Amino acid sequence: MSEQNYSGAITEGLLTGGRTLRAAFLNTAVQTVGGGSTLIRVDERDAPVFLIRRGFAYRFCDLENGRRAIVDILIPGDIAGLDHVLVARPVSEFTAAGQLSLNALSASAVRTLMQDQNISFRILSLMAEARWRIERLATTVMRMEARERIATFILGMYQRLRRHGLINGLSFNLPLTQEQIGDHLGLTDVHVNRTLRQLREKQLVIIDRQVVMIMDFDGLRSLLHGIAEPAYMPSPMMPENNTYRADLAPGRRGSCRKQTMPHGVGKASA
Amino acid sequence: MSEQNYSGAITEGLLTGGRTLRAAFLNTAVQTVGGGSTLIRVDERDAPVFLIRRGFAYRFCDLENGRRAIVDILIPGDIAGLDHVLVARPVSEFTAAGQLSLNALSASAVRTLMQDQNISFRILSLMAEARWRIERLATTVMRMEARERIATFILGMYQRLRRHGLINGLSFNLPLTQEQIGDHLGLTDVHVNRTLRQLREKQLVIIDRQVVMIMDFDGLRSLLHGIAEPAYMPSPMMPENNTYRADLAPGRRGSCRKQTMPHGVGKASA
DNA sequence: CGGCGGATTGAAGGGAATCAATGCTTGTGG
DNA sequence: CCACAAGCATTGATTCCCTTCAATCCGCCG
Repeated sequence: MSEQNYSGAITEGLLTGGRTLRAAFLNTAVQTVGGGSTLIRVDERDAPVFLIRRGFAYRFCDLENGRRAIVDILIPGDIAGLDHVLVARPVSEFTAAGQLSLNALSASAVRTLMQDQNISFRILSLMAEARWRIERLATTVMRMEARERIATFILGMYQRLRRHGLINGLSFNLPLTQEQIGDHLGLTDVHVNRTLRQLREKQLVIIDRQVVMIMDFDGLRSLLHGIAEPAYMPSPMMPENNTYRADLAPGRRGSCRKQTMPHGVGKASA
Repeated sequence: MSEQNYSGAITEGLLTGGRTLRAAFLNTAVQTVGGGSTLIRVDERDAPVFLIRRGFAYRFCDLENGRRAIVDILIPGDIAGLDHVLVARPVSEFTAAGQLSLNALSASAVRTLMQDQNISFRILSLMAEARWRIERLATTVMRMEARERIATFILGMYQRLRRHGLINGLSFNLPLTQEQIGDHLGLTDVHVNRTLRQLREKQLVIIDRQVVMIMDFDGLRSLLHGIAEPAYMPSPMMPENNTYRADLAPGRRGSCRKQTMPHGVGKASA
């Protein structure tokens, strides 16, 4: 997390630019959309830019063979749609995964803000970070197996949520179905399910009904083959007081789904 | 290729910024490095930014399990290392695929240039384009089979080289080994070889000793499942007079490698 | 000529997809 | 209040694409 990983000369500028950019977003009215809503369509002209305040969204690309690839997942504090600040036509769609709160700015408003060089730097660094994310995803999908892909995904999401100040412990909400996880990792929903069972039986991580519980952090990390999280600058896009948290909602109703445990553990303890 | 795909208000600025940026690079001495040279190391501090003038380079990520993923391929006119204009520590390495000519600028020099907002826009658009490339790669690797991945790769490279004004016909040099192609597409070199044979037997494309010959453009395109090339702005990073071409070198020495043709065709015509 | 990197091909094995059926939860309407 | 439907999760059986392992071949170079 050391800021040494940013060019020292502009660390301060990046922070300042981030704060100014956030202020511009917070100056707009908060919108709320329901799960499954499409935020940005591919053929939309002059699509706006969004700051996610609460909830998750994802960007995907549909193929003509009926398959889908989720190429990026956005969490609170992320900005969606920076591509078409310059490119008029969005290259892929955005969809809300669950309910979403957000602030919107027009692309031209963002371009105007970029007259402030600190904001320009900040936006470029956000693009670089998003690019790094998708490069890591491509690497894992290209060269790792299902178990390792899921471990990389879970730990990456964990670290990202932490960096945004959204969680403290080892559990968090992940409002994605197994099918969406598969679309993000290049797997079928069936195989995601089987692999999650493996990880559960190995006591590495439990994902039950969109709740992730990391049981063995180091065990998961050992599946990553050295794929590291670069120490990016803490996101300044979230308010200092962590109003919007992704921690486990208190008093989650309903009991745990019946699930296979390592040889007889579940039965023995019952 | 319509500029309608860029926000009209800044089309001119993007072109101007590109020209200014190119001029700054061309103002430096041309360097030449041999094939296999490492341009940027991961732990290098203040790595420079390169404009590729001649030859190909690629960026890769090595995993601890011995596997490698090539996440981007750079062609003449591309700029390598824009990430660490802001992030001090590069996130992956650059290597020359074959001999390479290039101009270098320090990261701080590029930051200074970014005081010109047109250059800022241009660099952001280059980042967006690189991000789009890796997103398309991730999509194909996630959701397409070997034959389709290779078709997407070949056509994408073809269109990119054309956009840079480096080729006119349907043949071009591709200075990558089959192993490198596999590392880029998430396949083994063995399977790349087999798949290339398939494509050759179907008369779609012939790749022999780093020379690509597209035999059936539409046939290849039908393998893409709708993955399209967004109409990005023509690269202004190459001189108007196409000094550096990637067309087939005239008078290529040596005969064609013996290769399997569709059922008996080779033998019949021999 | 021998060595070497890259390309080629065969045989065997494995990981994931596909096909198909069932169970669990939640929300809806009678 | 319960039946019912829809969406999601779970699991088994089978198939297939790709990997792995291994051997050979080709062209190039010292």
